[in-house]
Amino acid sequence: MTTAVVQVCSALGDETRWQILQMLGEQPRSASALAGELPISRQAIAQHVEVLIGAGLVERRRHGREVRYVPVGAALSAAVEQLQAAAAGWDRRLEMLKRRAEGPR
Amino acid sequence: MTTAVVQVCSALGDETRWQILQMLGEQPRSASALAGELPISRQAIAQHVEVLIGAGLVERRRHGREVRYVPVGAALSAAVEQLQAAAAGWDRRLEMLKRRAEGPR
DNA sequence: TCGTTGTGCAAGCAACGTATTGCACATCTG
DNA sequence: CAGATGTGCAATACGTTGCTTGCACAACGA
Repeated sequence: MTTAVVQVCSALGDETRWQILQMLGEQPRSASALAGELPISRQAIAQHVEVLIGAGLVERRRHGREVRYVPVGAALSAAVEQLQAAAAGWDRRLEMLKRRAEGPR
Repeated sequence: MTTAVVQVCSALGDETRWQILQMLGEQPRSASALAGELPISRQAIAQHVEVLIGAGLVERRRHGREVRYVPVGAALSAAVEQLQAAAAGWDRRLEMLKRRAEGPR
C-alpha cells in the first residue's frame, strides 16, 4: 500500500493533471468538455481524471448522460497537513543538530 | 518549463524518495549511508536524491570526502502554500456555484 | 604507500505511465 | 425513429523512470 501523501503527490506531479484539476476548480465539467479545451484526447483525460479520483482529489457526478468531475478539498488538505508536519519535524530536528554543532566551539 | 508545485509533487510522488527525505530529516547522511539502510543500490539512491535536489527539497554538503544530504524546508513550504491557495480558491468558487444552484428552488 | 571507503559517470534493461485509436453502448433531441 | 453526443472498455505504441552493473578516480587511514 502506498502512503496517502505519496499518492496525492504522485497524482499532482503531472503537468496535465495539475492543469485539469485547476480547470475543474474553476468550473466542474465533463471529460468531453475538457477534451475540447486541451490538446489531448478525451480518453487520455479520462485516465488522468481516474488517477485524480484514485487519490481522492476529484469526485464524479452524473448529470443525465454526462459525468461532471468536481475537485474535493479534503484529500488535498490532509496531504498538505502531513507535509507540513513532516517539514516542521525536520526543522526542529535540524535546528537541534545545528545548535549542537555550533555549541562546542 | 514545469511549474514548481508540479516539480515538487513529482519528486515527492515516489515511495522511495519520500522515505529518503524522511530519513534525511531524521539525520542528514550520505548516499552510501542510505544505501546501507535501504534495499536498493547506492546509485539508485543517488538518482533519487538528484531528483529531490532538482526540486529544491534537498541540499548537498561536502564533509571531507563524503557528501551529506540535508532537507530544505523552503521549497516544500512554498509548494504547500500554493496548494493551499489553489484549494482555497476552489472551495470559494464551488461554494458560490453551489449556492447559485440551490437558491432558485 | 597501499588498501579501504566514498563518489561520479555511463550503458543497459525491465516496468510503468502517457497518449492514441477503434469500437460498442447509452442517452438526449429533432 | 434516427442522428448526434457523451461515455466505457480494450489493445497498442512509445517515451520515461527506476534500478542495476561496471569501471574509474579521489581521499582518508594504517
